[in-house]
Amino acid sequence: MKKVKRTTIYDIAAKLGITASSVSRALNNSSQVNEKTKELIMKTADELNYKRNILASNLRKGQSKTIGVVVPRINQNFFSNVIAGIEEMTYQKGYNLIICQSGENHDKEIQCVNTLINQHVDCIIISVSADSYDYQHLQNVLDHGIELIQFDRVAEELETLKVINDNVQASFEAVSHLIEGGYKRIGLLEGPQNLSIFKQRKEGYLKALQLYNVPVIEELIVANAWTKELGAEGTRKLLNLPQPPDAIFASTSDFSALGVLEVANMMGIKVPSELGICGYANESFSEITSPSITTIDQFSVYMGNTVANLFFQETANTDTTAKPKIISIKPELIIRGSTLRNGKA
Amino acid sequence: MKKVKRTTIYDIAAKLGITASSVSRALNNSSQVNEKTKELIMKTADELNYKRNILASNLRKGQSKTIGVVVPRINQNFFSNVIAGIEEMTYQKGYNLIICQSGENHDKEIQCVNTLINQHVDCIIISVSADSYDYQHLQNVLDHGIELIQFDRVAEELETLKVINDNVQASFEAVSHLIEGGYKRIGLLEGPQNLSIFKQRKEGYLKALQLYNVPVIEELIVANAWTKELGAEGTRKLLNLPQPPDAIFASTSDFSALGVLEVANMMGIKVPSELGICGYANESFSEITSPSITTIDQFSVYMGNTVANLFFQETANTDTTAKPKIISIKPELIIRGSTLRNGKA
DNA sequence: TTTAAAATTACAATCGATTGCGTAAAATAT
DNA sequence: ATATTTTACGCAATCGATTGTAATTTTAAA
Repeated sequence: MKKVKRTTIYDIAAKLGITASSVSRALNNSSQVNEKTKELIMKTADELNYKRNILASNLRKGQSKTIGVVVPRINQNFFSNVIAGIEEMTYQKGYNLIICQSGENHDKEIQCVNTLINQHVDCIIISVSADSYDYQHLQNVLDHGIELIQFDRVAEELETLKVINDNVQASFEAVSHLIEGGYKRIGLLEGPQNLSIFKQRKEGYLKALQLYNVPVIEELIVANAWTKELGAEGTRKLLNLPQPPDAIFASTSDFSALGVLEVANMMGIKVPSELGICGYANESFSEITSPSITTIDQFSVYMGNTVANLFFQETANTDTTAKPKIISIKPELIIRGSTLRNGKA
Repeated sequence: MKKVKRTTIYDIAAKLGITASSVSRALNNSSQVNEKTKELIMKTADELNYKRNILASNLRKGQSKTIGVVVPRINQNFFSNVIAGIEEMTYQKGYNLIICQSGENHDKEIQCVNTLINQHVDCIIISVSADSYDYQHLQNVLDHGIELIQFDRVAEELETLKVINDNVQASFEAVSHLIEGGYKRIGLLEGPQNLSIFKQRKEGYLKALQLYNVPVIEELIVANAWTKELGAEGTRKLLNLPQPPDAIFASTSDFSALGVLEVANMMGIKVPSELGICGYANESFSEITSPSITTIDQFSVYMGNTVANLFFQETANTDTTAKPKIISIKPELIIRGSTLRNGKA
């Protein structure tokens, strides 16, 4: 591709025998320039196919009008939805989005964040990777005066803006639903407990058991079962216990719930009559398995909207004394076939 | 967020009593600067937490090291996979990705493209929206000397780099598979014919019928059935015909195939014995419906890799006489339960 | 018509990094 | 010790847009 000399405000100015500053002002619709010349400038800009060089503009203005997003995986339903939601809002405001994926890897996450700092983005939106153990790189973002917003998977100890799901409440409702449905021995597939979201989901599980006076049975809790395969493995272990569970809450994701379902099918265990299953995240497939899987919808696109709006509010807000906001979105329990036995809810 | 004055090469220079130019050269590892001072500069840069201002750098160098991507929807499996694939490659090379979604809307697509031109991106990667009718905006990209790569949904008349699927071949294989399985009246759910991908899929369908001497029956071809709902609607129409089809090729997507499956279930028509179903795109859910849906895998992540690599090759390539490359990826037919009757393939 | 006020436009510095060119200092050769 | 080549660094222009201030023109008031 040959490089084309692109027209600048100087080209326009030269053509009209005026100064670049007037051109700049005209293009920014300043009141300091005469209507007629303004029109003239606009017309010639158009004729010369002028496009403002954002690099120069932003350099001068000391901003980038760019927001960086770091997620574990772009092509994961939840995250791609959140990103879509962010994009909707930022696009309207003329902001650009730089997307990075950390691949659930701490080092790559650090790299991504540093790249974004280099880019002088105005804000970094991040959902930390599963194996992140320290948060020096995030502190570094703040030290550079860059707005930092965490969503979903957040480092709680860091005082930043956060948009989270009320995982405790959602899990509580899910497990309550199971108990009310008559399930008595409820297994839990839990995720890496260094991620607060998984800790919270466990908390909700325990809370529900406690409220209904259901004893907590340690052997029904399987650690680190957060993929379909690990979920299946954990399920096999659970169902082979002398006293197997009669329901499993796959708190990590619908993928692990799917693993549960497949193992149950393979072992000839009927869902939901002999085993209730509840997943998390309302992945599109959860609706079309048979039976369909009860799950929790996180309103992911809306979450993206919220994150973006939070940034815009914050930049508009000059009050620096305000504490960092935390917005909690209440997820919704979607009750489906996998937990509906005897036709009762 | 209070603005922090960020350290520049001048700060480093001042601290060391040297010139900014030396600092710049040192940071770029130029051989023109003494090893010792280079080390010293590096150390101070680190101490002062210096991050290069990419805006300034790129402005000076006349490049942006940024690639723009425009897709109809970010949160659609195929596209998010392609984007993930693009990101993998571009990240390695230190390029940034700006992602936009056109929302299947021609005007928004034009806006997106213009925004990216404004950004002075080095390359625009696009999959055009369904209702795009003219391509002036894409021509405009080329006129600005910006590399343009189209993928999947491409405007054929535009001479640009393209990465496509061999839709004809894939559809041909899918329909051949149906015919060989003994299906005799094969319905087609087709997509908007202004998109070449859908035209090609129809072409493959017709080609297979012709090869096997199966007559083409116009009433078995349903136009514009490219969502789950439209697919369901079309299916209802087809199955209520005096002579209904015994198989349906949902060439638009697995979503419409899912619509077919649901209607069949509702009408008590057995799949695959009474009705064969083939979808397109290998969405994750296609594997877990019952029966699972035969479909076509497009290697979407790989497609993203290919697109990105094509860009890097092209920029490395100084030969301007070469014709724009078109890379065709051969999709793979994934045979599953929905087309396997009597246990025969 | 003169003068003050208001509206336009020009000038020049600035944002931060890069780079061609020039020169001083150091290293090597004579 | 002097001449020549290298090496290392400084100077200053540049990328394109923005903006405070100064200069000029226009308009309105006296």
